[in-house]
Amino acid sequence: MKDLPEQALQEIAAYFQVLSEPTRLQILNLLREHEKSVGELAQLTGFSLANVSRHLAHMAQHSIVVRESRGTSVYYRIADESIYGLCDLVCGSIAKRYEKMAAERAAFTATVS
Amino acid sequence: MKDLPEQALQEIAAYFQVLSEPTRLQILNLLREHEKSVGELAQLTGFSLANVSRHLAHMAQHSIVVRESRGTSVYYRIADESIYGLCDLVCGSIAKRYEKMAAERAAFTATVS
DNA sequence: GTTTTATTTGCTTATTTGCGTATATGTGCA
DNA sequence: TGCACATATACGCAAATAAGCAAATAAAAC
Repeated sequence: MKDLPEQALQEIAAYFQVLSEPTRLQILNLLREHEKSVGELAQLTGFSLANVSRHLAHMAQHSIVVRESRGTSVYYRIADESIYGLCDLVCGSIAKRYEKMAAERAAFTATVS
Repeated sequence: MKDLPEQALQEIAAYFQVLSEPTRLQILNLLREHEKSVGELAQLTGFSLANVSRHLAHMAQHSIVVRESRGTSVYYRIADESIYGLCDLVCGSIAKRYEKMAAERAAFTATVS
């Protein structure tokens, strides 16, 4: 884990890149409980079918979701629950940043008054 | 954590976006132990000064690194160690994917032979 | 087989992003 | 003040990316 080869860095970066889109995160969020079809997801998010389909394909390519064609529909589900752990960590970092900002502002207003 | 507002999704996505670049990941990796100056990082990575500076500024803006101007140099260090936890999680996911691929290939060759 | 429904893909456009180059800012020191 | 060194920023270009629209494919029902 110390001296990561170039290829490993690229893979990790690519993985993060998949998660760097609000649309995709929203889709992932909707997949927390059950699997859902492309159409359901499009309707729930308000995005176009084509758009949602592409995002799902993108995520499936990185094994973040799993595709299963069943009957006349295609259902996607989370491939690895640990994704939500990632998101939680990030949320924590962002929250920490906000706390720090709030504290600084409080210190500032205290100085001024 | 269920019904995330649009703005939260955008912030999380932006955070992941910062981590979605091999160059930035490499810089982060070099900051594991000590803080380092922009010049040191440029030399260690082989990237141009301007480039490294830009990436560091980008990461500082998201509180992933902390900037400290000291003397004639500027030193950057990790703001939050939990970043490496994120990377480890991603590495785990990627490793899992490889394992699965290897298993599938083994099953396939077994079927053929 | 044809029709219907669900999903995917090609093509185009607008936006974003990373990098190189050149220039600016800033800091310490003679 | 003026010089030298370390960083940061502005501008322009090329590549990547996301979304809209229309056409293509796949599968089930008739």
